[in-house]
Amino acid sequence: MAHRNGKEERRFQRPRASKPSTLRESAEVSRIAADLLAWYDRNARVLPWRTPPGAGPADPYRVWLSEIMLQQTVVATVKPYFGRFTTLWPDVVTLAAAPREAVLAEWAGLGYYARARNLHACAGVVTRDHGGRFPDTVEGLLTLPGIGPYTAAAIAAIAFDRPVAAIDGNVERVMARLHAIKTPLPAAKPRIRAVADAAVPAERPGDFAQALMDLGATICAPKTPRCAECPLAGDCAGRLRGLAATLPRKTPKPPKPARTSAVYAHFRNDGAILIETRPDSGLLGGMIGLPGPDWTKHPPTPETIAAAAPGAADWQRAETEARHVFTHFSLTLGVLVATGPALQGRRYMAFEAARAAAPTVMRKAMEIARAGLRDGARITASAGVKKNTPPDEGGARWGRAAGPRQDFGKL
DNA sequence: CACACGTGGGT
DNA sequence: TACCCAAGTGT
Repeated sequence: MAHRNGKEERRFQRPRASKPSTLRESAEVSRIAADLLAWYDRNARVLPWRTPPGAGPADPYRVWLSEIMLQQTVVATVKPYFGRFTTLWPDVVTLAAAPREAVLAEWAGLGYYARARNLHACAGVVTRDHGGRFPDTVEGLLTLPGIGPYTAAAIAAIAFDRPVAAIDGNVERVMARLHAIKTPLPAAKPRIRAVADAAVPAERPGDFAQALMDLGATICAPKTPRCAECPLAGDCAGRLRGLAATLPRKTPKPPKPARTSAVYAHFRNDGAILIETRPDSGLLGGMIGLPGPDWTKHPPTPETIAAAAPGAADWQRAETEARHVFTHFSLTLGVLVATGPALQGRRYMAFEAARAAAPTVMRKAMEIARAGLRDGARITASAGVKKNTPPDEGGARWGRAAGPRQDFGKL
């Protein structure tokens, strides 16, 4: 068993013995790089956007797509999305030609939706301005939307074999431990940059970049590093000083505020649900959602809620609220439900299609609305919407906590 | 530099 | 349960 996290990762077979030993003898290559590449030859994870160790660069389109999806997102979450995207759009030209809303709908659930907007924009630029080929330098890649310093370096190294350091959270952690850097992040970034740059080998820089990430993901883990299995343990100052698990140090994060609001779920008689497209910028930009008042610190008043109604109907308040935690705040949404003929000037979408295309918080609200509908607008919890649910905060509630459910019957 | 920007899984 | 965290970018 290679890992204790329960998921046995598959490995590329066929270790390559000659390359690492050759590298080890080269004065150009650090012992760190040589040891790490030797480890990678035996332990590289098999991923759909990768080539086996030593096999050379992978398809730049697939490298780019995977790197965008992997921003702040774990491999297991990305895999099914990557599969669907590459089936639908096998190359950058195809992706550029796709309707933006189709791309956003396919991205739904992955989070950080600016990535999807930039992805589509980037595909357009590469197709129209670069003949459908990605720039092969860091500087060139950096000009593209959604590609920052990390991603530019990662694509340059992995897809074009450029000897550059791709510094992400994994690399920061590995370097902080390797060199026992006790300065907290982000202040330590310049020093980490320096040691990471110095570690990049002239040969197999793409494999080196991926090896560092695999090491960070499987061995040099954030909480409990498995130093006993680490190919760099002998050179790790953090381990030698008993500091590995405590590095890198970070400045503490401020607490998350709570916000509260409501959403309207109107079901047309055929079961379709009323949706709207959110403004293109900001939270959940460009994604579909349910209408409702702004999300505020204090619960909206009945008047504010009424003013945000998409139309007149017998609105019933579902008993369950939709709860969701974003990066910088937690949210509680009351769900108002009604059924009837189409409301004037509003857009409807088949329920299943709407749920599929909606961001997670809106999926939760839709599920609750449908469950309420099924049980006559007074139901309890709906199954399958438990994830990412914040604690029951003592205050900041409206409706029952403020009194009877009076004002929501007829709006 | 600080903050906005999602989500799901691990501990 | 509550908090941490993950292959960051844009402003």
